[in-house]
Amino acid sequence: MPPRAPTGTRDLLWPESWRFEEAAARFRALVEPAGYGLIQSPVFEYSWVFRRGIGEENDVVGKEMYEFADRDGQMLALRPEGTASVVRAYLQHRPGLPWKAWYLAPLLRHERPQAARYRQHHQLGIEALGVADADLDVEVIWVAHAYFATLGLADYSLRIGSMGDAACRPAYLVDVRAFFEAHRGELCDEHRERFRANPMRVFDCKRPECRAVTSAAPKLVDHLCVECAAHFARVREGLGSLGVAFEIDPRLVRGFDYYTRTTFEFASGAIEAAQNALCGGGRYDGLVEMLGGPPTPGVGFGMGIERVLVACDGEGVFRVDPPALDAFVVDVAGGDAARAITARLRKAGLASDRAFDGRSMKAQMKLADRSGAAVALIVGPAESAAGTVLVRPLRSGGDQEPVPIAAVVDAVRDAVAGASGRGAPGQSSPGEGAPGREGRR
RNA sequence: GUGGGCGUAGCUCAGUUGGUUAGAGCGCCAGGUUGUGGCCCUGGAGGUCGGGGGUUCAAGUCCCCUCGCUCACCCCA
Repeated sequence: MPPRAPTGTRDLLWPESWRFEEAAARFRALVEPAGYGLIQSPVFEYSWVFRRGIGEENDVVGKEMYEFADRDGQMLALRPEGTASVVRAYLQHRPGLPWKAWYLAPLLRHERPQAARYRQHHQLGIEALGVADADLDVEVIWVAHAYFATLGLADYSLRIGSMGDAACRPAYLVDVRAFFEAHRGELCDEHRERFRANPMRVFDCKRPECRAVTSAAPKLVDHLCVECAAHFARVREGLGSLGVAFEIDPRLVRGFDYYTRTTFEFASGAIEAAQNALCGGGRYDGLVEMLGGPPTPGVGFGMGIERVLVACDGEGVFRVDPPALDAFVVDVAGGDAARAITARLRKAGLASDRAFDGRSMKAQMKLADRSGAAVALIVGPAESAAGTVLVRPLRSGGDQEPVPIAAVVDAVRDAVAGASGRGAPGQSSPGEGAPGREGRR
């Protein structure tokens, strides 16, 4: 048996890896001009950073976190989610507020893998600290929405809710607990006792018993304090004014303890698998304090790149291919020319590759063809003696022509310009792959 | 952590009631084309049939265990 990547992880090979990077590049192109700066933080933290932020009761901390003592006995954990790390970095460096950051980070959780779920996945995210204004909630949600639009996604829905805050949630929790207590017998086996620890979980349960009970239960969105209700209203108005469609979901319960007020989730309708959440986020006005800082509001989201790409496949959009090579050098006259010419082309900024090992011309031409290059540059004994190169178009009709070595760069540029007149490589073109679909090897 | 499905060449898969040297297509390499790719033709390389144990004269085919993949639950992106 050949070696394998660990369970739940995978290798992304070219050209899929290019598409992944391109998706990230588009996110960056959207978010940086909106005032978000990239933050790179470590893939592991002291365990308490996540334990305090996410909550000990949560499965992500309780049974999914990769946690270990290092050689010095420090308890460390591989990052299972993005927000806590960013907030820890904020507290360490204290950049001026408001602080808006974006990230692309691998996240690790020891889950049982299934369709669109991995032990290592990657999230694009933004976090904004120091602003309580509901308009920032709107901006954050809008960013995710706008990003989907740049990819061409259309089949998705946005649900929003509110978790209240310290002023209204505790009183509400007393009410629901009492309600569930009264209807305890009607809850499913799992939640008959568990509702005491975390009553909000019951709203998330998919079993019909629980759903029947929760549909009649008091809803947090109906019991918000004046401030939270006003905040929630303003978020709804803001989204409406930007034309972002949403629905209010009183059952929307985000799993992490740090959420307050606004919560939201985007789900795709184009993912066949059970896991169709593309992006989840919300406001976390208490998190900075939980990690030992001063009261500081925050909002953000995390978006799973793998799932976004599955959604793109489902909708048949964002079908991008890496740019093809410009030239491939075929040398059957010893190899000196191949070395010199590829160097010359690359110095001039032309994408080029060549064959090695002194293979036959037929073999080299095959490689040239597979490389997707616009032209093959052929050097045989005759060309070598004459100081010329045969420029042979590969993707379009046209005859091959001898060109003096000094003019090779210009000749390739001309050939490439002629060949790419009908749509440059790397563009999104639904239904049809760009030239060079096979990619480089 | 729980449950279902599946593991035969690099890839996608055949393989009859267990029966001789395990096949195909694609891909790869070489030749047909003594200097030219994509099409076609010919040939070649490549397999501990996931691994271990058992039943049997005989196991890719049956039984057990194990590992892995996959889908779903829990939870999450």
